[in-house]
Amino acid sequence: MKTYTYNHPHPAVTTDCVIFGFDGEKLKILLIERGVAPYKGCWALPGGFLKMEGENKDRDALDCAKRELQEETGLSNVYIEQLQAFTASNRDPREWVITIAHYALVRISEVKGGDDAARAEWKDLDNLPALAFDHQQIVDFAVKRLREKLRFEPVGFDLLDRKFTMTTLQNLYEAIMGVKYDRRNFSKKMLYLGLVERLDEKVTGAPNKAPYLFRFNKERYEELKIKGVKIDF
Amino acid sequence: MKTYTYNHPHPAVTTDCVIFGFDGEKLKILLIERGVAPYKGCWALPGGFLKMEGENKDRDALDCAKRELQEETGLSNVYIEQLQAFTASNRDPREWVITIAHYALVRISEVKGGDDAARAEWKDLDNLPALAFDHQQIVDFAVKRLREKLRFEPVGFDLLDRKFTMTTLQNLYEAIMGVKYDRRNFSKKMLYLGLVERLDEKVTGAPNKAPYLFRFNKERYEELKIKGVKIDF
DNA sequence: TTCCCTCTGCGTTTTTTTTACGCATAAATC
DNA sequence: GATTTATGCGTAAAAAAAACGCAGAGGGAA
Repeated sequence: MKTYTYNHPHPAVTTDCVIFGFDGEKLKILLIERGVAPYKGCWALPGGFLKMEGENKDRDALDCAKRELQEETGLSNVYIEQLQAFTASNRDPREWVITIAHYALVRISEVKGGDDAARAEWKDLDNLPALAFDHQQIVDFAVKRLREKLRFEPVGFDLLDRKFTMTTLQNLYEAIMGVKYDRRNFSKKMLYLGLVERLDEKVTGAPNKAPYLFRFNKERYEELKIKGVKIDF
Repeated sequence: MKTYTYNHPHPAVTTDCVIFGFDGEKLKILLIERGVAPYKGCWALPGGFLKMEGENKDRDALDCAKRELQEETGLSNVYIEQLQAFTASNRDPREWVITIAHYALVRISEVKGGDDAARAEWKDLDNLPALAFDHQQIVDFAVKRLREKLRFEPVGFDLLDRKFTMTTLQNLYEAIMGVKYDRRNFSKKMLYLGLVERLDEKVTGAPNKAPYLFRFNKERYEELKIKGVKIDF
């Protein structure tokens, strides 16, 4: 068996990814049921070791996280960003394993089971099973970061389908921020900022007035981002 | 020579720290002139390898960064936080070296030369020398983070002396955010929020009306932080 | 001393943004 | 056709932000 020798001790390095999705009502994350020790049978974030050699080795941690994400969801062009490293020396019982945590925003509807789909499952964020390692801590951190991000960027771009109702968008905001907004003021602000534009389509089927569909205005969003506007409630 | 052997390749791991200081006018960071290759003679962020063994080995990356900070500034109870990991496989010519970047806020007046002070120097943030490795990128990232932080927390707590004038506080805000505020509105808001309180002391010496001194109200600050108030302009 | 320059402290007014809430209406159910 | 439910559009009050006026202290210069 090939071995690798250094003059100083080196920690192992993995990446993990908190993959957020939204089903129209609740915020969810994609978890994997571990098939091997440690924490066998526990649910865990998708992740794996940094690939430092071989044909398609990783050039950096983001590369590695994207590879894991692709394997698990089949998606390759999604929003993904590094959270931070989790480095406690005892976080893995085997050896000192540093993990570089990331988070991604995906459309649940676009996710197809990955290479080993059988063990991947969307779980409600507000009702997670016990997680392996320090993954609960990572998830908490990711939620905190997502909330901060939402104050400056409409993350709905990446979590919602192209067309959506105003109520769905508001549900998303409320699910992420954990608070309630006034329906009329929410709509007014979204429209006023120009972030969403109304389509001439409506959704029927529900026992109420048929709501319009909306879509994001990417140009307007880029414009606001440069100006540094806060998209805040 | 002792060696360390693994079944998979492991990257080396360091921590680096962007140490911010404020001299009343400009934002500064503490840099070290490198005495050894690579980048010998270049300026670099204080940092070093994760200590994985020995008597006082690090328990995590933060531990390591604090140790470096203490060595360089003599300070041990300062604000320090992880930024994120920088992981490009080619960022160090020697081998794959991941660095976990941190940033710290210190009072320049409290910093005494560290163990190897001769090579440490405060540099104006807006006029940095060429930096080693990807350290310029790390600094840029740290500034970005500091700006975000300032929107929700009065970082002056950690960067200013206990007593300061309103103008000094405003200078700090302007130095960090890179914009100008109206003097009267700035003061009004700070006082209105209750974050600072006026003392009965004034500063004489300058050819103008003697300004009052102020100090932070820590209790009020904690109160606002829990309520999630944005301290924003 | 007196004039002058600078920056401070304490205002006011205007504009913009946020918050609170009223009400008629369309779609489905009974 | 009546009822229920959530939608679309609107207004008024409250709060926050932005713009700006002005007298005054403290030192320097004539």
